[in-house]
Amino acid sequence: MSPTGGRPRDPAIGAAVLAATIELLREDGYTGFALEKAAVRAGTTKAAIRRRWPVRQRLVIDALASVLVTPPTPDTHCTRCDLQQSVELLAEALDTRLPQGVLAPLVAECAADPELHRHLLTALVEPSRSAAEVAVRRAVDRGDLRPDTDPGLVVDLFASVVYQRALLGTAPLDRAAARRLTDLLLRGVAVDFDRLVEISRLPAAHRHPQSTTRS
Amino acid sequence: MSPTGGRPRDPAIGAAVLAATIELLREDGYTGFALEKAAVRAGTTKAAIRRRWPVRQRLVIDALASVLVTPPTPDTHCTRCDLQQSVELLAEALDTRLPQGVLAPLVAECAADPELHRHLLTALVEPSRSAAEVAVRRAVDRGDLRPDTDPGLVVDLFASVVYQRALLGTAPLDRAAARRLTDLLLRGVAVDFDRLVEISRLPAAHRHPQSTTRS
Amino acid sequence: MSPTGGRPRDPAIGAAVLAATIELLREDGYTGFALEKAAVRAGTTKAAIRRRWPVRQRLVIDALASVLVTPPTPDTHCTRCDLQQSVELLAEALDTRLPQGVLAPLVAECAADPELHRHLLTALVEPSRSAAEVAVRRAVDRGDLRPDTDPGLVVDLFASVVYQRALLGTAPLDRAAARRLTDLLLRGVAVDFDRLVEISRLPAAHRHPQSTTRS
Amino acid sequence: MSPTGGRPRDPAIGAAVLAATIELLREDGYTGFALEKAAVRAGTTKAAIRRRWPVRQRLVIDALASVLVTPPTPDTHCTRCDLQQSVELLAEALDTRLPQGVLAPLVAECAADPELHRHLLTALVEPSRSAAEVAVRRAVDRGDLRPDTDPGLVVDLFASVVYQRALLGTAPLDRAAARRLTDLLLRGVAVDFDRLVEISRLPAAHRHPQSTTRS
DNA sequence: CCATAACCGAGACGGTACGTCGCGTCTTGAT
DNA sequence: ATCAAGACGCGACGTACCGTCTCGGTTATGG
Repeated sequence: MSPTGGRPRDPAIGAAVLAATIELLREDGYTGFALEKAAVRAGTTKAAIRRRWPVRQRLVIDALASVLVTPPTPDTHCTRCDLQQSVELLAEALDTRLPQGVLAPLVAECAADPELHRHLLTALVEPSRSAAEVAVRRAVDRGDLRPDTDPGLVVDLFASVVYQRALLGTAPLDRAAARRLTDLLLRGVAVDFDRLVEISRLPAAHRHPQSTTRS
Repeated sequence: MSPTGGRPRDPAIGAAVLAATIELLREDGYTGFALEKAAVRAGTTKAAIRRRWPVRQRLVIDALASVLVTPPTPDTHCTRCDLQQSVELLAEALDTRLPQGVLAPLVAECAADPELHRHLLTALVEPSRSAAEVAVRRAVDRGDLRPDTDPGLVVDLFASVVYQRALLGTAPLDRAAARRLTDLLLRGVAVDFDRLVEISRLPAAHRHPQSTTRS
Repeated sequence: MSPTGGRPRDPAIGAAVLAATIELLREDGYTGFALEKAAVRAGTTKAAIRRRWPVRQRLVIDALASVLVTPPTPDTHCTRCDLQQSVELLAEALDTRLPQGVLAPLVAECAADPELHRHLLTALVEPSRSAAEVAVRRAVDRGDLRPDTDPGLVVDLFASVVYQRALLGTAPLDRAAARRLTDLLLRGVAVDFDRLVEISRLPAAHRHPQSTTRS
Repeated sequence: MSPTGGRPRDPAIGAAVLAATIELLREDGYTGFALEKAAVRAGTTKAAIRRRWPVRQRLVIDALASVLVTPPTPDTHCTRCDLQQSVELLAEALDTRLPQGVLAPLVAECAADPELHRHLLTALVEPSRSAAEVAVRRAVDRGDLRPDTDPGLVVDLFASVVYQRALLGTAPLDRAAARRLTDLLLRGVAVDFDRLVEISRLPAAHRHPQSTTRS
């Protein structure tokens, strides 16, 4: 697998290319990103880049991964605070550290190739979720969240809201929005959940508009 | 603004181009989409297309809008069912009707131009959300959801989870997943929400691991 | 065949490209010739060149043809002079007007494609031969050369000697060499041609070393 | 000059490279010939080839020389036959043994470097001419050709016509063509050579169209 | 009624990036 | 010192779209 003979690769080149890639993504966006520019900026050539990343998407993924580090959510013994901060950290990682408008087209392009898609998930998505997932799991263990809580689903909700906000360009999740989101997930929106479940099990004919209001 | 004299546009061309665009997006994805191919497929020329859509992104937006119709969620007098179905309909619209992997890069490219971005939101995003928003608002009016519920936030959660699932290629939100999502939002995950709020208002020093477990 | 619609080609571009091609061939030789350099020098782009000459060899052929003009050999009523001058004019055309070392690789590359090869012959070779062929034919008509003379063969000899000199880099056929060549062809080298023919018809056994010297 | 110590060169490599070079030239032509392919075909590496032939043209020259052997023209005591056969042998050597369309671009590329050019002449051109030159000289000695005959010039004519035929793709000099060429050179084309010389020495004014026909 | 004006088809124009390939050089580790 | 292996900077290749433009011809309405 690993080449026995031959001139070894210059490790400086790989690093320079990653750095140049990030810079260019930040300047020109994803579609404006050109391999040739990256080569020039990194002081090397297209061929040298292709040797390391035969597929351009891999290069972009690795470049993003090199700047996307999500610090672990600190344990404050306050579930509400922990979860709020998890959302904020996630939002900060995606909105601030990553170049704008890169993740979306990248993911779309990777959708076709399964291997590429897997690499993207493991290199970019999973790490950014893990901090939040740890916090949720901690809250469950602490007894603050119901024992049947699916941490993955909760983090999905955190992550996807953050993602969509960034994607659709609405205001980037501030502290107040993070609180509203967290509280909504903690508390739920139903006035009486059990009653709603009960109704949903009735045959359709027995449901009446007024019946939903408890007598 | 509108031309007074001159030869009127052939209305068939516009429709043919939209249809060809959808086909090509489905076949080649967003980056593989070429204006010239669309012209050939529609039996016309680049120039004729450009006269109608000077900016390519507008063409793609309009083409997507022409196939993205979200039917209104029917009122079954069962809030739980209604919300579930809203999620499912949303998922179905985004996953099935739209070509895969087109929306994401499109949004990313539109992010720069505010006008383009606004058009995209109003032409694509808003319509697909409105059905769900109506259902949520109905449930609030019915008294099933707490009166302080923010319908927009709830729909955001529905929409973003649908979007992320579709985008990241996780399983495309089947019926069971829709139920789990709905129930989670209705019921919340906290064992005792008020207590968590209380704790979060204490100074950090007074929080202890054991204190979160109610005596 | 001829395009009915469309923006007409800028004729200046074609001319500029031919001129640039000649210049570059003169500077860098055939193998050093690059389409991209020609585009830059002509103030245009590769694509514009390819529209006119999809095959690079065609471009080179046409460029050479644009500078290779062999003036008709003037009639001096002196066969010996005419032929000498034909050779000299031919040599001058090939050695002086054409860039050095271009014709040879060009011909070699065209050998594979019959159509290309035909174009090369008609565009470059035939014109340069015709002047000499006219002169030879005139000499036959005048009665100075034997009536059974094959003008094509004679011109072949002229042309090929000129070509080989240019090719192999031996001194470029000066006036004296042209005279020697012409006289050799006019006079022949045999002491007694008829006798040599006679001998060649004998059975091999009857030929003796001494027998060739006339008694 | 010659290395004293170190690992000795594997003599098999040189031979394998020459053979591979000939094969590839025959398959891909001169411009299609790539050093890397030759290395692979010969079961070795570029570096090993470069050690032996630092300049690629040298490799091609040596490869061609390894297959270009012109057997001596046998002495049949028939000048006409000998010369004919010289031409045929020459044609056969150049047309059959050498890969097509290689010599021309090679010569063109070598034209720049004098040393390279000299090597090419001595390694390829001279040997193929020598057999014919011996035959011509023999005919002079035998008294069949005029004593003032320049053997080099005669061979030049033979060789160049062969070369041009092969190069320009006209029929590859069959037996009949060889005879016509030989006879033309032996006999000349002038009806009365001495008279043509006489005329050429007159002032231009004294030449008249009718004067060339002897009364 | 016919001129104006916008349409349509066709296609050339200058750009720019793509991915591939070969060059000639250099750097390893091992024989 | 040679060998196999392969990275390196360089630069040209041919392909494909982009967005713009220039045509000749067509089709409506408004002076």
